[in-house]
Amino acid sequence: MDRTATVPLLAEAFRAHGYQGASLAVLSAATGLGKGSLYNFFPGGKEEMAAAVLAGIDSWFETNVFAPLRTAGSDGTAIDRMFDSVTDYFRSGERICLPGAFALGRERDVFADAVSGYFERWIAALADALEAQGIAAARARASATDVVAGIQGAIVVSRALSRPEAFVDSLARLRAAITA
Amino acid sequence: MDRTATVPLLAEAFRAHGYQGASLAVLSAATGLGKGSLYNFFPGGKEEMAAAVLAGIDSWFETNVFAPLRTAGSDGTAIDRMFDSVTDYFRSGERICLPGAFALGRERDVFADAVSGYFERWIAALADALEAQGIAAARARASATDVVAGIQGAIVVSRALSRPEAFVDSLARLRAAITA
DNA sequence: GTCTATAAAGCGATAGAC
DNA sequence: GTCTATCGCTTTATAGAC
Repeated sequence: MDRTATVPLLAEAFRAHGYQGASLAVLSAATGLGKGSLYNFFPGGKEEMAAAVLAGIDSWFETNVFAPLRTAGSDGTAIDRMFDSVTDYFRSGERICLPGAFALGRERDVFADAVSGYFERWIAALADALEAQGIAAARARASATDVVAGIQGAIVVSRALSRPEAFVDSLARLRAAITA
Repeated sequence: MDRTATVPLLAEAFRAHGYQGASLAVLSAATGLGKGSLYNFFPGGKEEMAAAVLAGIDSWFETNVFAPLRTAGSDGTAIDRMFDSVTDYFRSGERICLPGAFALGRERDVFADAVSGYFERWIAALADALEAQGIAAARARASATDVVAGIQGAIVVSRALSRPEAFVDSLARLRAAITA
């Protein structure tokens, strides 16, 4: 087991337990590694593990979501693919958005650049794709913000109601509204 | 100091630190009461404190938001007042929604009824107000869900970007969209 | 009703054997 | 690179004085 292989396992543990709830005992069980091994990979401890997880999430979104949006054409296929990717990624709202969850707590201040950068680049990339469809810059930015916020809110509400379909339904309406 | 007076102080502590981050030391400092006094009011400890806080939040929304929406007329003033109340309550996105934050973590399962009930009644009340404007039931429910989710997402995004104006701007657009 | 003292358990982190 | 043992601290919760 090398360091990079542990990151997705740590990510699921942080998503399931939250930053504070993911104790070293939990992280140890999630990876199958002793505490000593984890500290060998991450000398900075839990904070370095969470930073690596956020970087991994950012990298995935950069490749699969942000970059395709930035190079989008004038048809809406890039935005359509974003909705498909995101619906998959969040597993119909059962999997939370870690940068979003961190934004609501103290973690926001500790991981400020990672959290703000993730949302800033998501919104900017989606705004680019909307501009490529001929929408004016200011309106594109506003709509992009509303869609990203709508996705985050859909995770919250669908989880609160324990109704994963609510996430899928909300994303379908966001998609219809933005492609109209 | 009596039990009811501690609840708003505990609420701010839970909002600022999260459920797990709000240790008894934090809650003691927030209320100015020793641990012994807190256990005197809340024999069930931290979990009973959080339950009381959620009940207090629910009660405030029931009075100030849900009930007015249910008895709304055919003009949009009740919905307008909801947006005013909510913008104030969340302090332009600097104050988080505790039921929303709980929905993203393990707390959702511990406080399942309080969390789901809060969102269920908010959505149902807003849907009632939309139906009073002549909107069909299914569409009213969908729009109400989108507005409530949009508010939750606006809190997440505005906090992530550390831009409180983003919350106010998002709510203004949600208001314009729903009253159109 | 409020406090201090304390118990028992869990925490993050480190040391050192292998 | 992985482990176990352990340190020092904080946690929740209780006991008991006032």
